[in-house]
Amino acid sequence: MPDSSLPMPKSPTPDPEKSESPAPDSLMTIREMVETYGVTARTLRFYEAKELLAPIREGQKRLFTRRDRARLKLILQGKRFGFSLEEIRQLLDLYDMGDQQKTQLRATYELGQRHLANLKAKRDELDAAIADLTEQLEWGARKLAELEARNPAK
Amino acid sequence: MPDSSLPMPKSPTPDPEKSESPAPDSLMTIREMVETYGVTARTLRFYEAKELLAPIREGQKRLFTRRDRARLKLILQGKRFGFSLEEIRQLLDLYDMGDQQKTQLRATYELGQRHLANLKAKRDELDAAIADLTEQLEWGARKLAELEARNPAK
DNA sequence: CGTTACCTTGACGTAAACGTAAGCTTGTGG
DNA sequence: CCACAAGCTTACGTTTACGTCAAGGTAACG
Repeated sequence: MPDSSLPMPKSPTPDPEKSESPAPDSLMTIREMVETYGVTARTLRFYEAKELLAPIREGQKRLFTRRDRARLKLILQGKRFGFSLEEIRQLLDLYDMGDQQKTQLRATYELGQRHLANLKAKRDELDAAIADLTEQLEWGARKLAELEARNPAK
Repeated sequence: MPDSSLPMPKSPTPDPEKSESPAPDSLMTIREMVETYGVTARTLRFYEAKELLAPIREGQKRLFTRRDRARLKLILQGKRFGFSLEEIRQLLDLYDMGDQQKTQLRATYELGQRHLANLKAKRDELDAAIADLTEQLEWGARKLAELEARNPAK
């Protein structure tokens, strides 16, 4: 599978080997990942098995690249919005492609459009829910004040 | 594009008045619920078992009240945002209380506040995600145009 | 050289959220 | 009266997303 770098205009120069001082943190061990992102090692291995992440191997150990980290962030974000890992995988493929064929690109583009519409619909719903809850809480506040007046708190 | 207009009761009892039923369609059978909300009967029974719904019983059968329907809508909405049924149950309790004791009210009020903050945070995140994806898609559009210009295929 | 500390790959366990199949009740119509 | 549709309960199956051992590799430390 031909790798494709992210289209992001990355500024920092990738500093490969650098003795063994404080890592240029371009590569992270599983433990560092765990601590940085608050997930378990099991989770990271699971995501790799599901092909959501693709850490490189140094011998037997995994080393997570900056690309893995970007993807992990998107995964965690997606999960907070109720997307399944499978759905997230689709999204990742979108964020990812840098040099696909036109047809592929167009297909992915349209997938992205649908996802965007999805997200916007979700936001509208969320706005409505926020409005509802706010109203509900205002009602609660009034009721509280009422009770407070009628029966002065201890 | 779910939902259509009010589905006609296909049962052969279009009797406008029947005995002592002063309710219009304030009560719905499980089948009507299924058709109205696009959930399965199993799901409705499951939600009842989990105490998210509390349909009344006519003999053995369930009859869902307008309260049940309001709650179901909130449940489905909550699910779309990745809340667990248990979390949703908490939320329902909030939307629900009409005459609790002061202490209870205050506690619930604060729970509501936290949920509201939660929702707002979620919205911010969602806004950011939308911005990202939009940008990504714009990049895709440019890339498409580029390919189109360079190789004006079919 | 042994111990410790991580890391690895299975493999099985689990909680959530239903699906599905079996078998019992009930009302309604031909 | 009997069949049949609709509901009901009970209970086991399924999928998703990991948790939790078990058994073993490897590198560094003392």
